[in-house]
Amino acid sequence: MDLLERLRDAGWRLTPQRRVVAEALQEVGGHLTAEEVYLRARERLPEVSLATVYNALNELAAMGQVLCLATDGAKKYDANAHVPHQHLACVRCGRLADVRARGEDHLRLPAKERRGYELLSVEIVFKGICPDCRARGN
Amino acid sequence: MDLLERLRDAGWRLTPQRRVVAEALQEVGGHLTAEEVYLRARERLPEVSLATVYNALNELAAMGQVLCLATDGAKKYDANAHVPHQHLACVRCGRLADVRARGEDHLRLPAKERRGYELLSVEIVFKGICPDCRARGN
DNA sequence: TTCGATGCAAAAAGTTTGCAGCGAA
DNA sequence: TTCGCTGCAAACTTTTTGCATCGAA
Repeated sequence: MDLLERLRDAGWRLTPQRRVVAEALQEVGGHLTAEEVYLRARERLPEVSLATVYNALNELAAMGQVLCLATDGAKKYDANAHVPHQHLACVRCGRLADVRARGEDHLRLPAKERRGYELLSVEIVFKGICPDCRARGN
Repeated sequence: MDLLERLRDAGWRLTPQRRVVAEALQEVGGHLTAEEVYLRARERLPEVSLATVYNALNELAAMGQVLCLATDGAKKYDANAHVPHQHLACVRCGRLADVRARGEDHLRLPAKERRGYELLSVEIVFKGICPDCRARGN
């Protein structure tokens, strides 16, 4: 089931601008900054504005339909929210990759550790140095 | 062993400004934004500048002596880098709490999933709604 | 028809940088 | 004495907001 279908089912008001934002996220599948989403959306609909892209991304993130990752400077948006996965982030250049960890199903926060929070999800980010940064020395 | 000792051992040049930054982080123990560190540092040394606070925080984070958490808008700095722990973040207000999860010692990234990255650490953030935001309705 | 989404531009928020001078080791 | 840290102010990046208008449902 693709992102646009899921959004329609969620009753999200669908405008041409919002459609190209969703399409940009879906077509890449990976992790895009707001700026990157904006550039791709604009290829399809030149009059879309950056503010509208931010509005749409914030709503999608609040709905839980896309993930918002804030590892380094700029936030990145991930359309794969419906497929459980973890991330691998380069501490040098900020590059992100999707991964599947082992043992994540045993990861639990005991009730006494919940501090009254209502739990929604767990985000797991492995940090390291990507092959390119390693090759580039240090 | 406190933060200042660890920094001295690491050969970090210690100036009055850097000292009050480290002291501010240590005295609170929790999670502070750069601005909060700045305000606290300034109570002890009024002429310290925000740029210097950012310089110091960035160096400390790069050294691995403090953790930098970028869950929401502003980055937060955590002096407890030498004690393994996870975080619990409120998706509404951004409040952070330290927690200890169960099963985290079994969490592994299989070699075939490492994509050539050199692994350094794992960051685990539980997301939820804090008691205050729940009380405040929805 | 209605109410929410949009574009634009301006502002806010967060962070980094350049440079001359100062001070920790 | 030296090299790196500092303050200041300005620049930069990222994100949000106000408001009049437009269009999806």
